[in-house]
Amino acid sequence: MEGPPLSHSCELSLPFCADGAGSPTGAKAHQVGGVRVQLEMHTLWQQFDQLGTEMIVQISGMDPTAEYVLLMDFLIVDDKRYRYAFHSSSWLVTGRADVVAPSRMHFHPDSPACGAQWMKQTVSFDTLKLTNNLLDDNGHMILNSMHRYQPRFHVVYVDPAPDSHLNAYRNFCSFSFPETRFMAVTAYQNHRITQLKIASNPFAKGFRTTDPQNRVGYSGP
Amino acid sequence: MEGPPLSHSCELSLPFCADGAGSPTGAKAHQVGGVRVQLEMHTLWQQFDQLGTEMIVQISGMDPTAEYVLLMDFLIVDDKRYRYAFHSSSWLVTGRADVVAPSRMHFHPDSPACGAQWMKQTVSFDTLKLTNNLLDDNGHMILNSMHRYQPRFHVVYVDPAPDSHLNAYRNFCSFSFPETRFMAVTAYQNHRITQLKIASNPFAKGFRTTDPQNRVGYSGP
DNA sequence: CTCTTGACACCTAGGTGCGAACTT
DNA sequence: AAGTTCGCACCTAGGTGTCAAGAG
Repeated sequence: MEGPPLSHSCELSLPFCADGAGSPTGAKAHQVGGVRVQLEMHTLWQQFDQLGTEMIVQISGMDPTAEYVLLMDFLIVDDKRYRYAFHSSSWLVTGRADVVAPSRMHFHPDSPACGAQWMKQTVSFDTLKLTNNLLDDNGHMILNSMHRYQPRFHVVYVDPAPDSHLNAYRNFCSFSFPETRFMAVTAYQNHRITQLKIASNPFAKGFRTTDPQNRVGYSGP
Repeated sequence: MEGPPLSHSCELSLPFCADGAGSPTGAKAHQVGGVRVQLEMHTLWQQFDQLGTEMIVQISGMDPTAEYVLLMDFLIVDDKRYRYAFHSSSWLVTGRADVVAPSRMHFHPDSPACGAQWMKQTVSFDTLKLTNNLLDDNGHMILNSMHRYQPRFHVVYVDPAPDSHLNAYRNFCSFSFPETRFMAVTAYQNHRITQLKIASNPFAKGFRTTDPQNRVGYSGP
């Protein structure tokens, strides 16, 4: 019982988090050394993580004074393919991962933009969509169903220097939140994930029954 | 029968229109001398104008390479107050305009942003809302009902020069489209305006009857 | 009388999981 | 059996004019 059905949207938000400390090699604020990112809806993420899987991302925190590109990609967590055993309510390894091309990069549609622009409001990645169609031509992220993924977020400083390639190693910064790992599925497997989705997503209100609270924190068999 | 009910939204779109000619005093592309703006949905605007009134704006065209602020305001067209005579289907002057404070300026929420940012996609002013409430504290444009208005669009170059005030006179540019003038109302007066709205706005499909085409070009009494 | 307000039905647009039908 | 697809009912969110009721 993992994740959301493919073709789901992800959201990232990146309000500014002033933090100049930790900037390496005396880099200015408009580089990425001081950039901090933090996960939003942390408690909800933990609830999903405890059930063994998840789906949507929400982040916050950042630095800038110059131009940045924001992007996301998805890394496969291990070289395994899974299936769900309903009788034991657990995921089992069924073999090696299917082979696929490396993840596409999803540029935030406002990229590139200056730090002030990113900081002006919560940045949302709600245009990012997932698919299991290897031939997808809509620019969606292509994932393999029944494989486990880790979403990753990148901040890239657009260096105007003529020899910017010399600084490439320090002009970007990546963030991964372990609790956002999820199993890609085309239909929910874990009934508890389904219930937590229904309880926490307003668009699924139609499927709510009485006392949804009891089901949200549910930890029994 | 004029315009939309107050508290309606307006839209402006400003794709880039490359045009360096006409730039005065040898100004660079990042000033406003070469900025051009053109009205979108021109035919529809004309249809409304021929019926004597209107409502929503759609524009396109622009210049830039540096930072700009985009804004809108509303000018009262004349010093008159109107009322609609149903028997003659026409607007009559009923006296002098009511007094009010000058129009608020509505900054496009993405302002300030660089030209490339504005050009990246169609710029929309769909957050601009109208009201007749003089005490409005939602930042809406305050208009007097039964008065006639001309929407106006401004492009302001954010001059980084220390003596930028010396260039103020040439750092902005304003655009008005006569066919976008409208009568502010709290309820439609002119039945033909109502019908044209219903025929051309998808959100009003619920009020459409058979052959709406016949009513759109309607020019009888 | 002239004008304004607010509840309302009806749309657009699109995010949910459901469950039957389908493929392998 | 295991996994995938697609139409569906049900939501959120908010843009339309209508109409009855109200204010001045």
